[in-house]
Amino acid sequence: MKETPSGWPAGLKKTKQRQCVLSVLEQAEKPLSAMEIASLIGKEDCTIWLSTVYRVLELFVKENVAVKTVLSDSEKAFYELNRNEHKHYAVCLNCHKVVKIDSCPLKDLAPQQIDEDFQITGHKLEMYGYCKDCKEKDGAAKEK
Amino acid sequence: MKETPSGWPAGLKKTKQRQCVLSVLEQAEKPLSAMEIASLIGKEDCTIWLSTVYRVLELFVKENVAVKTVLSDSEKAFYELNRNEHKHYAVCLNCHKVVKIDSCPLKDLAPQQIDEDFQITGHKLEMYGYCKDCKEKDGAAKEK
DNA sequence: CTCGGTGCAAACTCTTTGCATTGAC
DNA sequence: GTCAATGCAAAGAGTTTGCACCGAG
Repeated sequence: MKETPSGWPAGLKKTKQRQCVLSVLEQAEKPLSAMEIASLIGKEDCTIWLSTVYRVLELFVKENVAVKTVLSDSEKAFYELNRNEHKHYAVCLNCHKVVKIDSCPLKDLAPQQIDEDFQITGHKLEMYGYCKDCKEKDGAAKEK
Repeated sequence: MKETPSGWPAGLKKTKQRQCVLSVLEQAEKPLSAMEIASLIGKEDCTIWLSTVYRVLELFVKENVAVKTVLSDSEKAFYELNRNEHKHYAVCLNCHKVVKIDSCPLKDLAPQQIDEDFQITGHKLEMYGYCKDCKEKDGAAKEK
């Protein structure tokens, strides 16, 4: 992600809407859906149409400013800032909470070894299980 | 997955549509979308409505007969038979081909070690990169 | 001034739901 | 015969597209 000295991604026209999206992503502590982004922006001074959010996000992803994730839990996409961290998520099977995992169990792995016929450039790992809260409540409500 | 001696999942009413879905899943070499399943069935003797496919698949997933996967590439869901194998997929970033990976780089890992506050029960790993064909053609058409 | 970005509406895809009929047991 | 499963229609969520107007450079 190339940035101008001012912190704005290079080569992108600076509009109010784009600044809003970027600002929301910067403040986010978890991946956000397009709709969440739009409503968070709505709370600020600026309004934005959902289609614009999608267009801005598409641009950000193409420019490597943001990263798109689809958690297997639901079919909708989540977006977060590309902080160039290598990290993964754990998803609670009960309450669908998303927990960040900082260490990557694959970090020592030379990815290219996995398959001769396939050149691996990246990976995505999701863990499933039960978060602290749901673990304590145990099996309750698993049948939602 | 509990089965009757005849190979039919126990406790499920045996209808033509369900047998068709199961048959298609058994013959599949890759995860199929609901629509693919429906059209494959259409080629056989039996017709099935898309909503029925979804209902059958939902049932199969609940009964652990099938497994639902959402590849990050697209937002739609794919289904495959639960063969109780532990495997992952590699997705080609160019042609979106899905390649099965038999070895799991996490197999030696004790999953519970990852986070004290989160009880891991499973994981999903997706690899990204370029398949043999697209690797040879190199960067061409990456800008699709 | 120019051309890309945005507001807005409408279309589109995938999935779910409601209800009457059908068919498995 | 009973009740769950299915056909069918229609709704719903998330996302994309088309077009005219607006505003950043």
